Amino acid sequence: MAATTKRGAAAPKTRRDPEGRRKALVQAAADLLLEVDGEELSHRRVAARAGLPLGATTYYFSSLEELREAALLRLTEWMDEALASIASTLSEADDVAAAFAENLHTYLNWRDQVQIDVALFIAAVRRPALRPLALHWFDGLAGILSPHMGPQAARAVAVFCDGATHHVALRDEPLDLPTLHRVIAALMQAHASKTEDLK
Amino acid sequence: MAATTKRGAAAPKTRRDPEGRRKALVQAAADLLLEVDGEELSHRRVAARAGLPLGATTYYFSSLEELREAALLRLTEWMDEALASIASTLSEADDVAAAFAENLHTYLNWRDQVQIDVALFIAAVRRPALRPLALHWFDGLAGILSPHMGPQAARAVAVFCDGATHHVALRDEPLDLPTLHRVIAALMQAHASKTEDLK
Amino acid sequence: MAATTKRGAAAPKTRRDPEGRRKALVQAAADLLLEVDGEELSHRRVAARAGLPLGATTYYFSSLEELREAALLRLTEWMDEALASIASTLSEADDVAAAFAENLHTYLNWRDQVQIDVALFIAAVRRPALRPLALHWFDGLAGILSPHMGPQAARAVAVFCDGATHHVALRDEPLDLPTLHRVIAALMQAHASKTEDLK
Amino acid sequence: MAATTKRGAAAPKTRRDPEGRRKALVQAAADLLLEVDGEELSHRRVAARAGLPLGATTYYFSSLEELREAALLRLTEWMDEALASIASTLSEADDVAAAFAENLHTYLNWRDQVQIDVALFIAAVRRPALRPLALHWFDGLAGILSPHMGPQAARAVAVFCDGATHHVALRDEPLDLPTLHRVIAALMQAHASKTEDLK
DNA sequence: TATGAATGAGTCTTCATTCAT
DNA sequence: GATGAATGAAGACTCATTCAT
Repeated sequence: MAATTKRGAAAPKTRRDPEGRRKALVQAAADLLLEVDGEELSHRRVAARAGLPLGATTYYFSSLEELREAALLRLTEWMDEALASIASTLSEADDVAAAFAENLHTYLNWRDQVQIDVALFIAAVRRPALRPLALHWFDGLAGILSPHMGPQAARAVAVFCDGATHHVALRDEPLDLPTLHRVIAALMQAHASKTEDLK
Repeated sequence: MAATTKRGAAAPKTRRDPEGRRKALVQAAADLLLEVDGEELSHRRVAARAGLPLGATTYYFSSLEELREAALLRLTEWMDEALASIASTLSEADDVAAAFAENLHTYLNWRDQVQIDVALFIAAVRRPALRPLALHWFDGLAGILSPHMGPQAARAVAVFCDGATHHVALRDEPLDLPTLHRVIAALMQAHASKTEDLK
Repeated sequence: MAATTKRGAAAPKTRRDPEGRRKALVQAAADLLLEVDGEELSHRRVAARAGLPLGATTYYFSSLEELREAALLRLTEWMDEALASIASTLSEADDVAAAFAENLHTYLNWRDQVQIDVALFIAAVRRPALRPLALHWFDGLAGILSPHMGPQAARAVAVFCDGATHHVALRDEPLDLPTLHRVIAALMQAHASKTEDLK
Repeated sequence: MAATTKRGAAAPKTRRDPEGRRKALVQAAADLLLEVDGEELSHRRVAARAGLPLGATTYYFSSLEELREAALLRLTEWMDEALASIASTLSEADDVAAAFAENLHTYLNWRDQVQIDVALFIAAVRRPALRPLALHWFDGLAGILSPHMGPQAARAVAVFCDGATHHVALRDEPLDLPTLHRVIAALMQAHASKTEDLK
């Protein structure tokens, strides 16, 4: 997955390759955003990380904010890959709860994924304009789960996933697989039978 | 609750009132931290918000980081009040799931509470030293729930709460009460009967 | 010798002992001046070092400059002790050159003495008003040597001593005793017989 | 010699002349360092002296320390010119002692040269990393004298020169030429015949 | 008499952005 | 099309000094 291939090794940035340079900058900015000791983004830092001249950052992006946005967008693309992978797994699974729990467990142990989620969340909280980007993951996940358990359960599970993700960002040790399985199964079941349950 | 009393209206800042000034600064910093379009904390911003001269910020706090920490600590105190209130509600409740769902629902609709949680989370993600502060809420919540549903369920519910909190921070409209109730009940039940359930 | 007795152990600074406090401040400032990694003097640093409240520094000295001056004066007092000791040694010596060389050699290996000289020099170079203080050592030394070798030789030897002192401040390893002896003897002899020598 | 050409008259500082601006800054810093009533170096002071905006100082030098070092290096270059001049004088002289005394006398009457020496010394005393710079003069001088009088005498003479230099920095009136001559001759002779002398 | 509170000026430094080339 | 030069605003922080108490 892109997020993990030797970051810092900037994209092809030969002169006269506007597209490549643009990408290299976005990549560099995205990498910076994932850095745990997250220094704030700055033109200089991005340029240095991308191995490109300072001027390039303002040449390709009219403001730092625009660059940040592009970087966050890049992050959502990485998440899309993860989502796609989850979707295909689920569609072939007999036991959706078990399959998804497994996926989630893997995901939570993957530092990059967690950092992406966190980076998007942080950026979005303080910048309302970026909220759609951060909700991309949530909506995507709910969308994938929905066919397997209905919209309500999907939403509940997605909320739980967010909680688990942010939890591991602070705790380092994620919830264990059995717990994840149990929770997901319970949430699915609860919504499957909700009419009877709560009457 | 303090967090909601006219923010920006600085505390008593009469000259020669060290205690009051210190508090005013902490208050101002805390307020700033809760601001949705949160600019980063800065001496200047805190001073301006507190209606105090710039020098006061460095006179009372030897570094901005120290001031930030004091502000975050202040935030956790507000959370403690919320936790205490939840604890007392639960201890008197017949139906714990229902009672807690109600509490949670109220909480999620209370913008300040949500912002406090978010502010603590953001601060802690980038500053490992502050993680204990951010986990205060999680651990406190789990601690309160535990007697009523066992540690496992408590943990699962707390994780879900975090998810729901961060979700509303981006979505504005929180999960509805019935959903919350259903989820909590399901999580409690799942862990109550886990031995049979997953065999 | 005062300069070496546990510095930092401030003088008796019980309240209601103005003299003691004044001294403690001067002492602390003098110590600070000798510190190799010479941070600049500041009210706060002096107060901290003396274990006295900040206000005391401005209460007893109307400006930092005045405090600095007092500290430098204190330094010259330490030098006076050294001068007195040298004087008495020389007055009892058969071979003045040998005796003084010995003294000088000891002196150059005594870090504090060297630092005092350097501190006075630095202070005086940039502050003409303080030059008399820095010349105190030079004049004192020349005065002591004069009776033994005449004013001209005394002056030459004193100049050489300054050179040797500043040299060791940068080099750490001072000139060896035989060299010192040879130089001093030569300078004495040269001036003793100057009429014949240079005709 | 550069050091004496109208100081304060900044170098060519036309916009878009990086080389010129860099030089102007170094020059300004060097000038400031030589100022008798030397205030500490500061970005603002250097910029003002160079007639350049504040930002220029940090644009060309990543830290004040780096700027200081560049300025001190500049100073050593001036000293090198003096050293070269001395070397060539000596190599053509019949009477080395007389020739060098003459040189030294001229040097001591040249305020800038003295100030350079002092500035290097002061900088080096508090900043061990800069000691090589300050020793440049001493080692250079000893190196030049060595062929004419042997390493030991050269060292002794160089030490004496340092003393004389620092002496004049505080006294304004330097040692007179005859004295210098006598001292140098004596030092040369003492080391020439040291084996017999000290037996 | 003593002292901690108070603050504005000034310290170094970073940086977004503009612009000449 | 590209980029390094350029700079003023702002960042955190230190501090001499004043002053109320």
